[in-house]
Amino acid sequence: MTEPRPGSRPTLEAVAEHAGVSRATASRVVNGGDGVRAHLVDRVRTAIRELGYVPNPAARTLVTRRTGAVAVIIAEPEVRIFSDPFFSRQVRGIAKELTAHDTQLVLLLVEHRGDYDRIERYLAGGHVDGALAFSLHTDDPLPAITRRIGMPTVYGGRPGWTTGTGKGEDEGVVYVDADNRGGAREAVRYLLAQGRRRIAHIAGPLDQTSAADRLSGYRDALAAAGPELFAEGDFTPAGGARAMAELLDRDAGIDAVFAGNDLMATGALRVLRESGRTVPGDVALVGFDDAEPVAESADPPLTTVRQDIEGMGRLMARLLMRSLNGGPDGGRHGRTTPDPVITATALVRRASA
Amino acid sequence: MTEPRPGSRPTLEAVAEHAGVSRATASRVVNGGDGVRAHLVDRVRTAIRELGYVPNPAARTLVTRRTGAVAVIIAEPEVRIFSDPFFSRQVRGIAKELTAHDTQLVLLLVEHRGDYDRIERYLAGGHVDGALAFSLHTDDPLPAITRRIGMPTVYGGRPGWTTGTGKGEDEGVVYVDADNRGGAREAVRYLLAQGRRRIAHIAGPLDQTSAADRLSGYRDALAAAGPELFAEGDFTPAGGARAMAELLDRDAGIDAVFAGNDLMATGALRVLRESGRTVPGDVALVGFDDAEPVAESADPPLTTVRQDIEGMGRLMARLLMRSLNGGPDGGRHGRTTPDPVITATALVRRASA
DNA sequence: TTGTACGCGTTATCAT
DNA sequence: ATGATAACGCGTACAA
Repeated sequence: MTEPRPGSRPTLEAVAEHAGVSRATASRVVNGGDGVRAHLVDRVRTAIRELGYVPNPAARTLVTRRTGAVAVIIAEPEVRIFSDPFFSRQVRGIAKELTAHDTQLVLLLVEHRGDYDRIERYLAGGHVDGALAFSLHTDDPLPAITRRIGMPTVYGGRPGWTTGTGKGEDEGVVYVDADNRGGAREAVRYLLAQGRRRIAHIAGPLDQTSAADRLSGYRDALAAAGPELFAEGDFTPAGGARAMAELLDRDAGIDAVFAGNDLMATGALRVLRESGRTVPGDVALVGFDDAEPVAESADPPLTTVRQDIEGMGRLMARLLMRSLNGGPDGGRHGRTTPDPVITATALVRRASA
Repeated sequence: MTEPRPGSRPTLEAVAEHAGVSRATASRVVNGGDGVRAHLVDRVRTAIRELGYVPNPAARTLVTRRTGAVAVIIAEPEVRIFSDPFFSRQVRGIAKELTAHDTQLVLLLVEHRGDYDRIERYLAGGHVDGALAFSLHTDDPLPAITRRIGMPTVYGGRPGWTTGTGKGEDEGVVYVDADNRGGAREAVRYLLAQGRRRIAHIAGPLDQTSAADRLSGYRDALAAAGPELFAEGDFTPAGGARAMAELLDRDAGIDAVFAGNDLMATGALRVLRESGRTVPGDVALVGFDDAEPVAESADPPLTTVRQDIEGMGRLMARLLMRSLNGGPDGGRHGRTTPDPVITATALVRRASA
């Protein structure tokens, strides 16, 4: 048993010598061992074990030009990152999928506008092979950056500058999003089916596509059934409360509310109760997200539109890996850019509507 | 203006040539430019700009043996990661501090016991310079790993195998923790000062030091004032509800509850209300964490013990950077291992007690 | 102050 | 199937 010298780690060279082969052969064994006679493979493998050899990723990256890491870029104001488990779940989905592909996750948090310089330097530096980015606003500088330096990128949530049609500006933009419009439509139709007639909507910040798309779905469903009535919130409980108060002010006869997310729904819930109304007796309430534990532990528990957040994360990572590895044909066409993916939502019936 | 050839990036060599200096000089300028004549510095700087040069981190790592990245290891069961904003906040604090030190954050999520092999390979591979790890349980394999491969590590929360005395087994273990015991003591003393006499405690999982330390604080404060009465929860609303029900079962005369965290407090709140009791009228309730938005948006808003979670994250990162950079003396003693740090807590008075 | 030259550990090309 | 050997891009003794 050769003890590895403390401080300096054994190199491939050392392994080769220990196994009595050339460095080239040792390298081949480390990378799968194709085309190496079986007994040599064994010799090298035991040498690796005995020496405790671990490949040096920097040396490997230097020559292969691949890092085995991708960046996850989160550019969301504090308030949402903290109060919304959305990100944790999506990141978890991403992490699982990346792990399955032996790829590391480098987290890049964007606080200020000026941070984008740092991000650009980092991406341009070749620290990572690709990027995953979340919920971009219309004027976000990130797409220009990733395009300029040619970094394969998959977006979480439809980016603000796209139309959702898949044509024109959208060309080649890869993203994963929930069916916000369809889910909202289903929620409002459900309220209509319950006999509700004055259905208001508390929208999220309309510069976010998720909020805009949910508003669209609300309008789709309401089109024939009555005049629209909505106020803009900010995806927080406080914002939901403000919007709810405003709506009641504008129309005291509201008998149902579709909130753009569960957090705003809880704020609305409080205001409704304070106004003396019962839920769902006087006013039915539906949220969006099925956020843990908010939706279930609300009083009453929220009826809401669930989206498979973790699944969306996995999907984002999978699409990126596919781009990086050149698609299912094994890379014959070089890098592939898959189409956007819209994942299904499902209405979860609880007590609030 | 020389356009950089698409596909292959300019190297330091190219910059040197463009500026009419040697590669060594160009390298010096890239790394601060000490000891290089001013006009040469300028020449190199413009060359860098004109060529769009960005250093290759792999090449740099290969020779310096530093990666400029640290691992953040989170080994917590799903339930808590999702429902508790604790991690997001702490990670955010870490991210801020690391950014200030031009250091990247590699996120390592541990799902299964078997994942530790992967983690060990990763850490041993030299992908990162150091590690930050969270809330280890008593039998966590991570400390053995980091010790075996000599990876500088700072823990978030007192690790389970330490005693908190700083002696013996604790020797050289660096961690950052809130003053859980002191905070709990203050909470219970506050309840006593309010005239409460039958004060129960809903503890977290006692294999976590934060839960155990808060229980100790509860006992400290109660010692003289009455018999102890506690049940173990799991840091979730559902667990808090179960514990509360059990406590009421054991003693219907409870007039105050100190919950081990805010999420359990909300569960307790629900059970108290369902039992016909008012809060804080019949039963006063104090939580722990000052979790956003749970504590503030509870009904009534929770009186709770605040800990500066983001600050703890920053502190963890700072301690690690200090170890890596060899301490304030500039590294003359090689790597330094600072002492553990206990951060202060503060009682936040709201409506529940 | 500046330049020369070597080495970091690996993969890939080309002989053999 | 295996082995020399040339990159990969950079930092840094050491020399000048």
